[in-house]
Amino acid sequence: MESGQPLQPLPAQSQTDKQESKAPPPPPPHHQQQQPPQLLHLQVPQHIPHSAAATGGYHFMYPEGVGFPHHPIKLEYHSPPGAYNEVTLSRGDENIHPPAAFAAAQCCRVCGDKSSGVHYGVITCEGCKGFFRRSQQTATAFQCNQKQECEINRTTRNRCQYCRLQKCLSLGMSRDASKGVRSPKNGGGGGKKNPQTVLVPSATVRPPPQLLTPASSTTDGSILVYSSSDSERTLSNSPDEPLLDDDITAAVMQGLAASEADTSIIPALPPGSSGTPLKEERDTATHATVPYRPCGFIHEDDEYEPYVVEQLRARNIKVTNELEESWLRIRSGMLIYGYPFSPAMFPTYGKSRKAARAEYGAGLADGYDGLGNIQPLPLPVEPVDPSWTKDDLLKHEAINDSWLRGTRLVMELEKWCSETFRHANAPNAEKYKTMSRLDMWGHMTRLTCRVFTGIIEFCKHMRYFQQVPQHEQIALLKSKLFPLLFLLVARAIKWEEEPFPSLRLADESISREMIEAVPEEYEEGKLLREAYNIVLAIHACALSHAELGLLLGTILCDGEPKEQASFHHFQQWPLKQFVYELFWYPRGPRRGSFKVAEVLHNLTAESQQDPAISELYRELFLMDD
DNA sequence: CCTCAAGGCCAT
DNA sequence: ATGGCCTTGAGG
Ligand SMILES: [Zn+2]
Ligand SMILES: [Zn+2]
Repeated sequence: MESGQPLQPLPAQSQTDKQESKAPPPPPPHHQQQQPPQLLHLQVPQHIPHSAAATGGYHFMYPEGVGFPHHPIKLEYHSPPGAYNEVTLSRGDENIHPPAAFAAAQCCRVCGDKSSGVHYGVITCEGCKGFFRRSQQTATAFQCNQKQECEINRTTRNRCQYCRLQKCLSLGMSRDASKGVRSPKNGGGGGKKNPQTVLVPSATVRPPPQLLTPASSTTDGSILVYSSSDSERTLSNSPDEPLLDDDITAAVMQGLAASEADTSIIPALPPGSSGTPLKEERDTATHATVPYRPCGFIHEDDEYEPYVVEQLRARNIKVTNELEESWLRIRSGMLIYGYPFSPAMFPTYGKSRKAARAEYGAGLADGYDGLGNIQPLPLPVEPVDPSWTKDDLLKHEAINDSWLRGTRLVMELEKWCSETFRHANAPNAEKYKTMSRLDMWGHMTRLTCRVFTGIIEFCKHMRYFQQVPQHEQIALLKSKLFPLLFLLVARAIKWEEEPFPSLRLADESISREMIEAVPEEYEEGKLLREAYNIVLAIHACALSHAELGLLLGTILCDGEPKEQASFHHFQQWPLKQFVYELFWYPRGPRRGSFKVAEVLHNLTAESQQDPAISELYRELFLMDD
């Protein structure tokens, strides 16, 4: 299979970006914020200052002893080697709220009412939960007076029982969903499948999964409306396609196309206006509805990926192992990135979760997408394919390694976000509007530095990274930090919270108000808008944890493409090419010659003398080799 | 202990 | 019949 056609040059979509946080009030004025006091030079902080934790800050650290082995850290800038061996996962010190809490905050998939959690396998409200339970308890045959396509929403849900139940079923509600998904009781016997028994005759066909499809700015208001139109997604149902590679690739390509199509995510500020033009529309705008949240907010442990489940069912592929779906997706993801899949890479491949846990422990076996089962391979890696070069092997190992770590990093970010959301207040638009340009920029740098610290730590623990000469390490970091940042931040979008996507970083969220408060004429204004587009585009790719972790690794491990030739070499890797294009080969009408790295350099240079600007920024974007 | 979902209860 | 709220029990 080909991994998709070459991407079209991204149309420039400049829009807004946002970034900022909002929750807890800005850190006390004590000092200026002790963000990462250390730099690359000084190396990443060996331990996070407690004061930071006290302010609610969350720091990315690696779980202690869980999961992955700690390699001896060879990377050291100015400090003792063993310094990072003892990193432990500071669980926010107080409360880490499980991602499961997300489900309760979402809307009922059936009627859109406020949900109270997952019921019968689907996020539903109390009403729909009870309705479905009753329907299963008493086998009553409903019937529809209309065309069997009644709309089901909060107010109409009681107008037609038939259609309501139909919708429940089509969304996958089943009586023993929780048991079926979790533990395959089929201990010894044959491939007993937990029959997802449903007490209803008519077979129901599940609708195809839907990708985020920005309803491009339309006449009405050009608001960001993510509609889910079935027609967007076409799936070939050829029976002889056990793998999902083509579908996933197609999904990715579609996500990219969707992001391209959207050329005016946020309207420009009216001349002379300092307000938020969308303020009014926000109240009336249609809330984004994302049937399938690929970014993992509703995933937990080895829960099936909804998308994969759909694909499998569409093909009548039976899954006998609860982990099988995860593997299929991982396998597909690898193909997308151009790396062959080898079961040898994953010691727990094909094993049940229970067996995996028995063998490797809960810490390793648990995890999203089954990624907890991945173990880095020792070097040298045996070639999976005879044609592999040594470089292939090294990168293969590196990516495998980063996959695990990258996934953890993403998970950390999401946990951190979930914690942040709890205390989130409304964006303080007024504050942003009155901030000086320098204050605003300083604020933004401090926020991003939080994540940078986590990324740097992540990189330093990668074996591949450790094997690169020090000066190259710094160069790698300098060129990859922002791409990695955006990849991570793309996961932090809360689509359903507001009519408009909003990023959450650090203690606050990056609100549209803030972005809009920064004039586009400023370089940072352009940067913010650009970043916002990039993040949305990446988000539209619908990456799973596995895919994102893999992408993190490939981005980090690849040198910056300097020549067009190498650029073309990546054409069969749609996502990678996509990222490269965003950062290094900006093309398209609006994008022009905009380059993230250049802007950062200029901005940092301009504000060099100001103490409010993080040292890390100076370190990263000012020093030239 | 904790979380979470299933199912019961009962005023509407 | 509905759905908000509670208890129950499994799992951790
Ligand atoms: Zn509902
Ligand atoms: Zn009907």
